[in-house]
Amino acid sequence: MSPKIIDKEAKKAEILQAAMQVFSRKGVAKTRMADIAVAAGIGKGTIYEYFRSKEEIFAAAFQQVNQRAANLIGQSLQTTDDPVEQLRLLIDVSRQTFIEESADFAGIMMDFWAEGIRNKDEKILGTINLEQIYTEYRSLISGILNDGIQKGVFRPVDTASLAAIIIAALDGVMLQWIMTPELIDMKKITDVLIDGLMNGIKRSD
Amino acid sequence: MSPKIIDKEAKKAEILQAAMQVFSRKGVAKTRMADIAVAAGIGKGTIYEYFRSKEEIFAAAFQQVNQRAANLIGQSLQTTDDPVEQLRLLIDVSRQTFIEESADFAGIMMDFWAEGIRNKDEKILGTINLEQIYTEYRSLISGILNDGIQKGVFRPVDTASLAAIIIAALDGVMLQWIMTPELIDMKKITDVLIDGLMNGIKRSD
Amino acid sequence: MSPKIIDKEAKKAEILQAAMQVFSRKGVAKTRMADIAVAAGIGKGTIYEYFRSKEEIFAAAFQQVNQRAANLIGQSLQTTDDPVEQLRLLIDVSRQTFIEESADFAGIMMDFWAEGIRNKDEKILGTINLEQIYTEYRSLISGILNDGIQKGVFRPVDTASLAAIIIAALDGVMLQWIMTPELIDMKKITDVLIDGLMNGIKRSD
Amino acid sequence: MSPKIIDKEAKKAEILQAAMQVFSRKGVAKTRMADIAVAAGIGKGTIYEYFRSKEEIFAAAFQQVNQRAANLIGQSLQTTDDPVEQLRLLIDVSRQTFIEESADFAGIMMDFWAEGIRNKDEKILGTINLEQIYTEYRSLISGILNDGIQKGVFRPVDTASLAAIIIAALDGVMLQWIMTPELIDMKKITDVLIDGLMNGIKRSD
DNA sequence: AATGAATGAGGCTTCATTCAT
DNA sequence: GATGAATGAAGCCTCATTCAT
Repeated sequence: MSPKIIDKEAKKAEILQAAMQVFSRKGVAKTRMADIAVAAGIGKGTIYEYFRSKEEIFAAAFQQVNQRAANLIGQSLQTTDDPVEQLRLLIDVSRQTFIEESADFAGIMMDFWAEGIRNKDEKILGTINLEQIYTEYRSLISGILNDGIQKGVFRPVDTASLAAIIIAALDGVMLQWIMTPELIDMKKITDVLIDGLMNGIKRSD
Repeated sequence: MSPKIIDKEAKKAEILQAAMQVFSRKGVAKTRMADIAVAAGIGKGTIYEYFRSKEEIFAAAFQQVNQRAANLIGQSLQTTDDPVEQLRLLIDVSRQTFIEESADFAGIMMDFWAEGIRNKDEKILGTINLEQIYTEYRSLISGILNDGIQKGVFRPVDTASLAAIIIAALDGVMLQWIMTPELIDMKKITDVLIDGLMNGIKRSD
Repeated sequence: MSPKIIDKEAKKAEILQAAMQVFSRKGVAKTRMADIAVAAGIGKGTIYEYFRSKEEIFAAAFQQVNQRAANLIGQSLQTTDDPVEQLRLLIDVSRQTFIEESADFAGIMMDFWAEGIRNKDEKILGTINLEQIYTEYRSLISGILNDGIQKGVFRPVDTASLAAIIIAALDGVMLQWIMTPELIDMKKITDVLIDGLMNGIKRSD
Repeated sequence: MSPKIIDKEAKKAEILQAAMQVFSRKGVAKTRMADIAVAAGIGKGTIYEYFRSKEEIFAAAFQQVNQRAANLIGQSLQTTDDPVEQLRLLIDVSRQTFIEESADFAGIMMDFWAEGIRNKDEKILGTINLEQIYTEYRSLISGILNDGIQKGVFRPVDTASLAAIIIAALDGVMLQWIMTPELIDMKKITDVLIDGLMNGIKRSD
């Protein structure tokens, strides 16, 4: 708790923040350490006082985004027991966290995905392990769905598959929003998603 | 129309094919021209007889994938007038085209997306223009939905938003399948997607 | 035997030659890849077509010098069976090989020694293993000495130690010659060494 | 003469001591200022309160080793007038000083030599001047030899050359001992050196 | 047309040195 | 005086691209 530690951590966070913005704007591959340094308002060499390599910065960014999202989602789900409401919340919080709030570095998600996919085989799972993250995410959602089915509010659907689809839809929406934010009204879309999800699109007649 | 031209085109296609496989496996950024040459079984310099640069190869790959998908989807939709059936077909063909058939280079989609997103601002090559592609794709789907609503088979939903969601779900499913193919049964999932889309998950009581 | 292989090997040798001259003049640590490139009259990147790293160049230089010396010494010893003569030859050939002929890169020996010493613990023995080289060298000399003792031409001395000393003297002479070539008449000194070695300096009275 | 000055000198000596150990272990080129700071148990910046640069530390180390050796040899030679005994002493003291006692930083000699050799041309600092040191060393030994010849205890040999050889043998022995200390019994070897030097190896018949 | 040897711009990273605290 | 965070020059190496064969 010495002031130095606080400073160090704060500065590390600052650099990470700057790096994420540059990553988001230029893509990880085309981001130069010099870009990060400029964005952080420090010297090139200073980065290496806080991160061992460019890759480590990338991993840290990955961790941070996922940690943050997981925390927020986890918290929000504890505010109610109603599966319908939980599903709404999960979708809403995901939207807010991943997308609207994090607008600045949403673009970085592409590189997370790209790298996470490739890392599957080769690299250290510890740092960038999308598989685990998505598995947990799916469990969370299928849990809600199962709960809802048991409570009789949901039809008996294939919860595992539907969980995957819901995540897919969210990721996909984000993807489109990243590409064409001006064409995608996130709030409206997620509302429609929730409505569609609940009621389907076919006339129930 | 001389045989040489045919040869040239054939060889260009071969190189492109090889490039896409390497792109998919290693990612565009980490793919070396040498890798492509080896994969194509030719010399490094020969690539430049057919493509002006690495970027051009990438753009060509992008074009090819999208062209192919658009053609297949367009064709399949002409086989029926039933909006429900068209929606099914669109989802099914997308699954097959983008995913199952193209398993080998599905990974490349990540880079298409990533690059497509970034290109938005910097250099609108006209070659990699995701915005346009997705806009067309959305039009296609919302057309089906509007048609369905008009014909009374669909509830009056926000078709623009729902079109976006359907695309989102498809992209997202592909994303997850790329990440964890062993956990995602594409056929089942798209079936559930279609079912969920049509009927919703809530008990209609 | 294709011309390409010959060219490649020849060019590799050229680069090695250039590198050794620069190593000798500036020391390995202060030698820049750019220096080697200039000395070899090629581009910086071209070096990497033939060597994987600066360290590999250094190892190759090491190998070459030792291989060459070992060959020459081995050959010369086969020209006679007389231990006295063999000892003379060994000293003479060592002088010529290591020193006079190789004047240009004698300075590099310092770095061989320095690196060889340090490598003892840490690194791959395969490339720079002074221990083995000197052990073999000692065996060779003590073999001659033992032979001479058995044949009655040498006093019964501690051959292992004397072998070490002879090598030491040769290395040390080289060391001094490297430092002050103008003060050291190599031929005279090795003659005195041989004479001193044979007869001692004390008056035999 | 204030206590502070004494402290300063003491601390400077401590740092030098630490530096020499690290130099010996890792080699000068690969020694980082940070390594020295850690070894000395001080902050990196503190080193610069006592030395202007890394090079200055190296020069100081060089000076210290040579000064110390020169003093010890000079002292020991004054204990007798017998040239034979003086030669024995010189060899013994050299062995003890340079080698056994200084085991820890014997490795640094390599860098002294290497740097000393290179400095010859480029920058005669006056600090690292091997030429002068060896010239004095040779004078000392040839003086003993001449004295011995004059006194009739040595055969009339080429004293200048033999002096060079003796130094060479000592340096070379040290070199080998640095490389393979477990194979070299320094005491035995220098004894054999003295014996061989005095009596030669040939049977005097 | 095909090749691959050659190239050098440019990237990441290291580390001696400075300087504010 | 002591410190270590900050710095940027400089090094090694990669790789897209060129071009002589």
